[in-house]
Amino acid sequence: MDIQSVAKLAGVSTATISRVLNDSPHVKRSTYERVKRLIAELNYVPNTSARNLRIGRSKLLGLIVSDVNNPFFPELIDHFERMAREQGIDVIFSHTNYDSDRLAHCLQRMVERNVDGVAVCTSEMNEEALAAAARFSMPLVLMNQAGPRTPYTNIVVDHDAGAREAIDHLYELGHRRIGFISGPEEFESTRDRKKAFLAAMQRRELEVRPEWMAVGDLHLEGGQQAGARLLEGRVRPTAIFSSNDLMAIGVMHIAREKGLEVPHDLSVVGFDNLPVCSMMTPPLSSVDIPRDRIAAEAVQALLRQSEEKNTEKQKLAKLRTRFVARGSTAKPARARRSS
Amino acid sequence: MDIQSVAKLAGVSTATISRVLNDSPHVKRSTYERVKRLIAELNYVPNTSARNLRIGRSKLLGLIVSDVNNPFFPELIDHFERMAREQGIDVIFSHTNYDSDRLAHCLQRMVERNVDGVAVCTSEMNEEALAAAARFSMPLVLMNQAGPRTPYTNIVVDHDAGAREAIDHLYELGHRRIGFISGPEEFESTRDRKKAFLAAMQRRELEVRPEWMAVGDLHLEGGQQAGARLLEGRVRPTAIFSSNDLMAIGVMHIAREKGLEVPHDLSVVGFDNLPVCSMMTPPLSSVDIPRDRIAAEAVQALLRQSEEKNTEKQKLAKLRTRFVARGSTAKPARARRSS
DNA sequence: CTGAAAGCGCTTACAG
DNA sequence: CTGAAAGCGCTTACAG
Repeated sequence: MDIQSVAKLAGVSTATISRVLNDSPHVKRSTYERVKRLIAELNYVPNTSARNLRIGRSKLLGLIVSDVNNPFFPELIDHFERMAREQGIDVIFSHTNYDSDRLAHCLQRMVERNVDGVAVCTSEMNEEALAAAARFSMPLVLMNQAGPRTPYTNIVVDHDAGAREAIDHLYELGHRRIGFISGPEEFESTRDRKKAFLAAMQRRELEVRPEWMAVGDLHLEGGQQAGARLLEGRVRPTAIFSSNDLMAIGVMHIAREKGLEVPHDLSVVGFDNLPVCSMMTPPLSSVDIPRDRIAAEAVQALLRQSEEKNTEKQKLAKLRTRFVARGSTAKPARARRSS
Repeated sequence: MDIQSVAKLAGVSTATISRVLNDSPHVKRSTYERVKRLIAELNYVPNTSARNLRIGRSKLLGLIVSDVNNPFFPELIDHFERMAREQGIDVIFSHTNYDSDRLAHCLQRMVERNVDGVAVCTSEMNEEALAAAARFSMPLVLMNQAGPRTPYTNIVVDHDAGAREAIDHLYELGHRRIGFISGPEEFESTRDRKKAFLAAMQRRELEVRPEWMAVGDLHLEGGQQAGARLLEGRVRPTAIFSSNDLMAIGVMHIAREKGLEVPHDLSVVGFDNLPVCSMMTPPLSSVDIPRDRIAAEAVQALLRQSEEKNTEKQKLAKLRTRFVARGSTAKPARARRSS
């Protein structure tokens, strides 16, 4: 069933069918309704490839992330797809598995599909591949990833407010010895979170001891190792703030191993506010990253660029984080046992 | 840059360019290489819409799930996309948010996109929408969802082996009083898991008391409530087997609230083996559902149907589950405290 | 308000 | 091994 057959059966030209399909205002009311009914009766579905070939757009947005299994992403994907759908746009989804060659591949295929834009949220980067895609004047948006110097539109998160709220929360509970686990220095977001932590500590005039600072690999194991290091000192922190949830969970594991009870012997705070936070026993307090806003801004920016045929970098406001208190933080009641 | 321009620059016809693009064997070696080089130089990327319009296929597979945020799905999506990519196929992803009207919508859009097939993994169903899609002779595969009576190809999981291994594991640890939390009776998979549990219990000649059985909503909260009920009896179970991980986690929460330590006061076993299992403290023992195999079979079945233009139901072997022991199960050491 | 016709960028049967 | 040409199913500027 194609537009030809419908036209023949309706006794009009394909142009009219097309106009009805696209809700053009220049169709007589009665014709419109008659055709509409016929289309429904015939179960006719227009061919998107033909349509896209003709109009030169695909009504398709690409979304590339490092890893669906990383629990940071599903919510992002969810909201991205939801936003796109509301605009009648489908989403082609792909992941790189942290391989920058695969990022190049993914981008290439997005170009072939003639997508109206691509949002990228990966920890690995491939400037060359991005540049290649940009050369096809494909709208491109990065999400919370690259440094501020990137030539592409970038959705950035301001980590300050959340970290400040977290430190204030711990401070008010009575914590003075607060440890911190950061991620690898090469990530912009890692540096940013560390800066946010330091600023919040300074604001409260809290001491930042080198032996209360550690670096982890952003995974659970790294959190275990870093946590072990922080807890082996003579004077140990009564609370540990981790720059992501996975490592905070690692800290909970190592605490349990060492016979420390969270939160009474040790308070733990994460960063990201993954869904898993509320599943932990006790539930993990964490700094929320507004993944819904990130997705919304990305879709909007992409569509704007695509409609205005303007793939220049857009300057967007930073998104704010916010602290969510749960069961993993409490007064440092049995802190005395800790030295 | 289109195939015309490339042809002109190469001094050949578009047919030859097309043949090179598609690695046709009927091109002289030297021509092939010259054109290949030129294509690379020009950064020419063929237009997929035009290609698909011509060949009548889209090289696109649809994937519809209920909810990306449900941690069961990411791994499935991951493997599905990986398998498809290996065949040079992209994946359009969509989710229904447990709304069967949205399932209809999603399927409709897949038809419009002219996808080569759709895999559906949702708890809600919409027979009418599936039938409508099937009428367009669109290959359709259900994943681990509908009953055996469905007219569509269905990837089914056999829950027996995993449940048997789990019960055997508990039995060998010394557990005799084993409680069970099932999901809502209307789900095929729920009934199947319960049957697997009962068979495994009977095999070991273990007593199944009504007060050790409960029904939950498959979410964490339902697990808490069901767990609370199982633990309030005079003679309480020393181990609880939940028919999904989320409810098992709920049991861990309620145990903690009641001052019971997992695993010493209560062993807990889940079903699904979500990534979150290994994050819990203690890590949750669980029955693994082979999500990678489900995805692989789905992609294969879809491509087979699509190539053979045969959208008839395929009879596939059931996939096997397997028990994974972790820290949430141990000897019922302090079981005496429990009566 | 409607139609005839061109054309989007490919692929492929046919002919040579 | 290669090319001329038809055609996939739409949309749209143009003419009426």
